[in-house]
Amino acid sequence: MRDAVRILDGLADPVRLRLLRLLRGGELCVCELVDVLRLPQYAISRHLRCLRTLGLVTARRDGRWMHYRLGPQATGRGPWVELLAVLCCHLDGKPLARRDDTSLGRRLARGRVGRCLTETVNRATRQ
Amino acid sequence: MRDAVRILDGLADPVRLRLLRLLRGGELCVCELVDVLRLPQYAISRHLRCLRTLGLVTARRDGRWMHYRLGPQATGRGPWVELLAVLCCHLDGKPLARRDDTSLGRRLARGRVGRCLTETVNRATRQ
DNA sequence: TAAATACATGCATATATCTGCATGTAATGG
DNA sequence: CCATTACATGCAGATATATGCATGTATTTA
Repeated sequence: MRDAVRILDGLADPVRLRLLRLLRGGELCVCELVDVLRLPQYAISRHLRCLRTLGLVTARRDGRWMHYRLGPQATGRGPWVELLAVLCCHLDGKPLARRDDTSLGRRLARGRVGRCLTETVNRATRQ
Repeated sequence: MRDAVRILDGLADPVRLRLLRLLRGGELCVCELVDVLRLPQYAISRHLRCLRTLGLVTARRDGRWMHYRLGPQATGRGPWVELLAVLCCHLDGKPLARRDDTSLGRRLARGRVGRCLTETVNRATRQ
């Protein structure tokens, strides 16, 4: 019961939903997610931490990059996998989701693990 | 997106999950739910209100009783129906859910729409 | 019509969560 | 080394949500 509530509460956030949806396409690093969601880096980091404590994502360090991917609770056969499938199936049609997808496509086309310039984005979002 | 977040946030509460699970068995009035969950009447009322604004339950007045049942968002074919199915399938095995079920069974066996004595329960939960 | 029952809600307080800022750490590169 | 890049987090203020108490309304019953 508590676990269900914790998972649901973790999913009850637009940023975290968008993050999970993007990660369904495969591993991504924080700066890529910052670029796609156009939110301050610290916000992304925090939401990822939230998802990580729930086991919905896991992180892998690679030099100065942290690559996030779907975690044990979001892969395989558990109830939260099904739940996420239903959710994403519902979200895939929404405008924001589509924008995220194309935005990610552009970002990945610009080269994987290129210059992220997180600070620039941070400054940009401040205005 | 917003709608998904609102639904998820509405579901992210143990009391509301228990309420929805119980209502899957059919229409119930507030005093029955109070008896089963053993929580103050005002708490049940408030949680039901929350679920009602989300369309997850609807209410029907019958004399001084309010009968609640699953609402449009929780019946038929929408994504939240599937979501709820996954959730309840996960919860059905849990001890608390089982206790709720047997507790409801006893309550219904004691006669439908009998004396509810909500105030007595209220006073009891205060101590 | 007065009491009792079923249910809802206003209000104040407590508690949690978000948000932004700054700064911290760690790794890389000049 | 020193600067830069990538990422994480402590802190404070704002915002939202829960909780408990009291009381409100509506309906029925004595």
